Amino acid sequence: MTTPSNADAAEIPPKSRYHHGDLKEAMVLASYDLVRRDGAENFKLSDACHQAGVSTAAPYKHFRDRNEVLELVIAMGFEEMTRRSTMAVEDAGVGTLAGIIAMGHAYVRFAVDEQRLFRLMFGQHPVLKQASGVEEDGMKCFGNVIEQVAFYCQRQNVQGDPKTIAIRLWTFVHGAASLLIDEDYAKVAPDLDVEALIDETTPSLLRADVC
Amino acid sequence: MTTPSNADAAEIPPKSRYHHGDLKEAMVLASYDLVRRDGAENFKLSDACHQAGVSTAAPYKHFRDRNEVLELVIAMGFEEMTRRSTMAVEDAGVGTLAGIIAMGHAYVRFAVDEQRLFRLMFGQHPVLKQASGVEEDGMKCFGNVIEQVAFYCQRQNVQGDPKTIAIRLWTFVHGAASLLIDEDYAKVAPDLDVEALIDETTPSLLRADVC
DNA sequence: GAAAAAAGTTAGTCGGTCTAACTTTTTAAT
DNA sequence: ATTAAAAAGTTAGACCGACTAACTTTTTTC
Repeated sequence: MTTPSNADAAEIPPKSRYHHGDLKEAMVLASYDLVRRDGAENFKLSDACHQAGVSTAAPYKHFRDRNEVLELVIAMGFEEMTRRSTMAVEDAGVGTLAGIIAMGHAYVRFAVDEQRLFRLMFGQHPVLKQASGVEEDGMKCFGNVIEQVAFYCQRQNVQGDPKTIAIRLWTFVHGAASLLIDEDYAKVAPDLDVEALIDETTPSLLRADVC
Repeated sequence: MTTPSNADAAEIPPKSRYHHGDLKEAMVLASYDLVRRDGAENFKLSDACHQAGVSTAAPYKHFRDRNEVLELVIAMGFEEMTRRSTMAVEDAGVGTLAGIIAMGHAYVRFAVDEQRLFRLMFGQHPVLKQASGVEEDGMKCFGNVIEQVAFYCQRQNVQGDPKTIAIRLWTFVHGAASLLIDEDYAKVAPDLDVEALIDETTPSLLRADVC
């Protein structure tokens, strides 16, 4: 029998293994799906254990606690968001107004498609926010937005600090996404078209100085 | 002994009363303070019971469950927010740009001062959002914003639907408040002046059509 | 003034995280 | 190759907090 490294763990029938092979990875993946489905507030570590086929005590060999698992779920969420955002702007045109707007749409669409995950990523839990991985991935995600705004400013000859403009855009789009998924718009303007709202508002937010 | 109605419950020494007098009110007030201090996620119904001086089973004579208590806390939060918002705009001038901006500042300041409460009010819990009282108070709060924008439009001769404009403003200010208290700005622009951000951006959001 | 309703109590269940003590497998050293 | 140590599982159970059941005391109603 060859040394069963992590790589070929999958080749060995599961029941024959006392050790899982890569429980850490398996736990994070299972937890990611569970959070997407049920939200962090309803997420039970024990469910993820069950899904990974181990006892509820097993993960404590790999994680400090439930929160550490959630931190890694957040990091995965940011990676996915960055991926989607990049794709959107590249499809619509780097350095164009349409590209910037497409990023805004992608942000809102991600929030809607992945409500539960989005709430965890940007939400309350103060403990989770300081985690090293989370901070990095969040920054990478926003760095992408700044970069794209910088391209736009160059190409369209807009003067003004790209970072400042990016923050304005982010603020608006994040507000829209939050109010939409938390159903705060619903009671006040049930038929609001958020995509149109972004289309209409983005141009005025892109001007460096207020016109 | 006169019939001890709720009104004079306070006159009777606490220890002599088997019945609390107005436990419902007492529970909500205690819970409001606890949520403000610790956040909804750390709020223990049993703490509120202790503070009200009753057993942990007592509240179930008045509330369906923990969530029903939180719903009433949310309603109180919206009342306070509306009060602050109204004061701010009246101080700065009804129908003026300064008045509108003051409302924005008040929104952010409320979010900062009452972070935990704010997160509960606008946050995730899907169960809480449908509660009748919550919906009403939230609507009253936003209704106030629309009204003020309408005054502004009249006085300044801006054409355009006040509700649409109010939604734009709300979206931006809510985004700013959320990103600020959730410390999402912190890692990206630690020295951001949110009041200035609102001052600069509000005028362009107030224009009916994009300039 | 007795019966019913309202509003407390104590005791205990249940679900979920996390810990302790132990077992099995894998790795590393001689 | 053996064996000691490390890594990664296991079971059992402590703990905590929401909630329930059954009972008691007070208040209201007729």
